[in-house]
Amino acid sequence: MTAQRRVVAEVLDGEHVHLTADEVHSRAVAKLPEISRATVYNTLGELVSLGEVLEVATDKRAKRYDPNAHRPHHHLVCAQCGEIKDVHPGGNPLADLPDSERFGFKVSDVEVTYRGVCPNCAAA
Amino acid sequence: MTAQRRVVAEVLDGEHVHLTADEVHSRAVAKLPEISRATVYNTLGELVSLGEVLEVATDKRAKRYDPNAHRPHHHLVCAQCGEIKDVHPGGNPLADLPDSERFGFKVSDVEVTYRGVCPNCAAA
DNA sequence: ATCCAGTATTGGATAAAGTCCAAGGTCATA
DNA sequence: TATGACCTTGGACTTTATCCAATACTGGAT
Ligand SMILES: [Mn+2]
Ligand SMILES: [Mn+2]
Ligand SMILES: [Zn+2]
Ligand SMILES: [Zn+2]
Repeated sequence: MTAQRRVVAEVLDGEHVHLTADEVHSRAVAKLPEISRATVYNTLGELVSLGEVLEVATDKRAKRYDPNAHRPHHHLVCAQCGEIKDVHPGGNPLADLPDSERFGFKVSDVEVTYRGVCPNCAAA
Repeated sequence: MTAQRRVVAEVLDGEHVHLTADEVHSRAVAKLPEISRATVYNTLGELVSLGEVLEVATDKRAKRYDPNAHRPHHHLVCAQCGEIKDVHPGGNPLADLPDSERFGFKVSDVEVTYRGVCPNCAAA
C-alpha cells in the first residue's frame, strides 16, 4: 500500500460515487500533487481486478469507477447533467428473459440503466 | 439521398446488426471504395438524429449502431466474443423501480443488458 | 442542357480516453 | 549498504470520434 494507492482509494470513498479516471486523477492530485495518470489507471485496473471497484458505462464516453461493489445494484442516470444514482429495483430481470429469447446463451448477469431527468435539471 | 448514404443504409440492414462505425466503414468501402470515414460518421449521426438507428454501448469501447429502432428491445451480449442479440424480455422493468428509489427523477426509459456466453464460445 | 446555390463528401488535423513502456524510485530484507 | 521486487512516472502510442476547409456533387430553375 503506497501513498498513491491510498489516495485513489480515498477519492473513491462514498455513496453514489461514479467518477471517470480523469476525475479520479484530478481529485487525487489535490491530495498528492505528483500522482501520475498512469498510476491512477493502474490502480483503478487493480481495484477492478480485485472486485473492489466496478467499471460502469452509463454514458458513451469515459468509463466510470464505482466503489459500491459490495451490494449488487443498478443505475439511474440524468440524461441532461449525467448525475448517477445507485438504485435497487424490485423484481428479477434475469427471470424475465424467457428461454426462447436466450439464443442458447448461458446467461449469468444483467445490468439495468434507468434514464430520466434529475430534480435539479427539471427545475432549470 | 446520395450513393454514400445508400451504402451506409444497406450495410445497416438486417437483424441483430450492431456494428461499430469502423465496421460500417469497412463494409461500406467494399461496396463503394472511396467512401470516407467522415461521411460514415456523418451519416450515422444523421440516422441517429432521425431515430432510424440507435446507438448502443454494450461494450466499453466503440459505440455500436443498431438499425432495429422500430420496436423497443434489449440486448444479450456474449462476454467472450461480443456477439449481440436483440431480446424482448417479459415484464416491465420501469414498474420495478419504486418511488423510494427514484431520487425525485422523472424516469422515462430503461435499458437492460443481459450478459452470458454464446453457444459457440461455450463449445470452445 | 446548363448554371448555380446549397448540400454532401473528403482527407487531414485535432481531441479525448486509454494503454504501454523504459527508466528510475522506494522499500524491506539480508 | 547492497539487492531485488515492486511501484511510479512521463511520454509515446493507439483507438475512437469530431472538426474543418477545400472540393465535388445534386437537383431545381432557366
Ligand atoms: Mn453504482
Ligand atoms: Mn439491438
Ligand atoms: Zn440532471
Ligand atoms: Zn461468444
